[in-house]
Amino acid sequence: MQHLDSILTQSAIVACKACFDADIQASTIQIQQTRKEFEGHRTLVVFPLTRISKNSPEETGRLLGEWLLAHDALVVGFQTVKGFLNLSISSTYWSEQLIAALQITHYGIAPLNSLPRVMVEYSSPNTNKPLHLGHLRNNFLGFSVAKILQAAGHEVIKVQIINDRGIHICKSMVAWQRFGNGETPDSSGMKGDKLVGKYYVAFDAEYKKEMAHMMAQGHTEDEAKKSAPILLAAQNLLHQWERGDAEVVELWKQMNAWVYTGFEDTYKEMGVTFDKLYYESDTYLLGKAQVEKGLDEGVFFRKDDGSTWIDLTDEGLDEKLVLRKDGTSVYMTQDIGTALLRYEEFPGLDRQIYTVGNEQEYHFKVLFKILSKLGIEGAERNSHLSYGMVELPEGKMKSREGTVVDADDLLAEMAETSKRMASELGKINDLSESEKSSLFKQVGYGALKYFLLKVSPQKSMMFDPVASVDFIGNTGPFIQFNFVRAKSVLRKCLDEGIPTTIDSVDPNAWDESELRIIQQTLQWPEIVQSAAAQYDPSVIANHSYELTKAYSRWYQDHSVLKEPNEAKCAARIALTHMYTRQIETAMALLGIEMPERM
RNA sequence: GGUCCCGUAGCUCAACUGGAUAGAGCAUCUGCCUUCUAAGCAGACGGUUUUGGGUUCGAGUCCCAACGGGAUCACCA
Repeated sequence: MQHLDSILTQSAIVACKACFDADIQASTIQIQQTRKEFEGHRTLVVFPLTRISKNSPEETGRLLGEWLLAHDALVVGFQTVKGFLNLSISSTYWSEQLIAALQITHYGIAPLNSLPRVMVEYSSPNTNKPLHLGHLRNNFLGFSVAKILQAAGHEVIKVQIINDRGIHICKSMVAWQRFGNGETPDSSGMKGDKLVGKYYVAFDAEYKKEMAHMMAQGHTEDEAKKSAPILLAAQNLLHQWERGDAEVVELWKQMNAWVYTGFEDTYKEMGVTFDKLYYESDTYLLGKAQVEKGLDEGVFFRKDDGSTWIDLTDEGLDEKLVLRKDGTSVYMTQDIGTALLRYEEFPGLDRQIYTVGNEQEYHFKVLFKILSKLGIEGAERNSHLSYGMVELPEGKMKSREGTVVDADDLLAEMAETSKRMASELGKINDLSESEKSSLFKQVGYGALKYFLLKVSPQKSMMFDPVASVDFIGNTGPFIQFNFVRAKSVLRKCLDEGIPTTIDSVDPNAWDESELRIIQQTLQWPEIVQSAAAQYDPSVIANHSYELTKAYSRWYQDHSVLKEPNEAKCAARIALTHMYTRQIETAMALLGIEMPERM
């Protein structure tokens, strides 16, 4: 479409010279898609040209339209409505463009690694409890953005940093020591992350009990909060861990290992992957050295109490702590260390994209500033892919109140719903059990992924577990369903010996609705670029839905197999082919698999 | 209180980055399966784009103010 619009723009410039004897900039020519209620394909907005034409918008449009019709072979008709010049483009052009696009194996996908290397971080869970709905949005978003950037031509490295150390895991450890009786995933048959999460909950219950007990004995709430015995025990474990106490480290390793096994299962179900894993326990000390170095260079300063800070008041931010007075590192210190390590390990890294909830916006603003001050070239190009919270009808998810939607449970429910709907429809009874099971996941997970990705990231979104995720309307399964129908048409063509590879189409074989669909599919390369530039999978989702809706409407009254006119039949096959290929590519960028039947 | 994000149909979301009569889905109602998969299609209903100013040929979109919701401003992560 850029190609077409730049040709039209050049023509319009010449037309302005011819009609109004005026030299104009290309930027004053605005071309957009013609709205569907009007005749035509591309629309030239003539309002900005009325100064030059010294004429009414309608008359200006009419004059330009006449000229273009006479001098530009692409333009086969025009209509002016108010200040809009609607141009009809020749069906020969659309036809040729479609065939050309079909001949490119990966239409709209840039050559692999033709753009700079970027890193996308997502997931990055704590290891004390299982993944939940919020992680699903995070993972689907990060994974999809990574795919999209790759499609746009970037070399992409997918990473996460696993928060494997700290007080949270020590809480699970201390509870397991006290109440666990040596329970393991094997002995209990419980998924590893769920088991560790169970002890995190057990810790909290005991903690509350002890607090209540202390308060009953006359301590203030604050005292109880800070000095409940089980909390002190957890803190003690953390100190022992930091000193490298063999027994504690051993338990820590074991419980984390359980969690990782559990997480791996969940990631596998989600269909997300990583190129490299970072562990906080490996990187949390790295930042300290950098801070010391930066202290010498005057980037940081030390307060009288021994704590280390950075002053960002000139940047409109605050002072920010980077080392505690006891010299231990904080979250920021770790992120500085991890970031610098990544730049070192991946030379030429253009930027990092951190998929993290919007509650950490300030943190990343500060982090990027610090990295810049530490002399990282291009640190400002780093980006916080910030997304809104997933809220439940009753408000935010609270682990303490048990309102957390567990990732494994939700995935299982989605597959179950998909199964129930499929069996009601009864269209796939001849599939084998394993084919069915993978189909239910494709559709169920597809519904969930689409549901979470069709909303632009920055918006917080509502998730109602009862109403749950739809399978009809603007949904993943709707798109899958139309894909399946289209594939079925192509299969039947082959069955009847009709070739589905189309090398040329008679331009007269198209009707107007088909030209519109072709036009839609030709926007694809720009859709990919736009989604990549904005880090926004919803751009892909919306295009996929719009295209599918148009296809579905068209499918209703355009038969392929029963079309007697050979040229029309071939044209429809070409269109169907284009649709299936593009939609499969698009859904893959969202991490959604497409079934052959459903 | 400072900073940032959000506010569009009863509900969930769009709107090509300043363009035409603001569009979809869900819900409700009405039609369409001896026709390539009805998880579909067509139609009806539904709006002062939170409010008030401003910028200009033109504002849901940009600017200012107010109101409402969320986040953040930790020696937590």
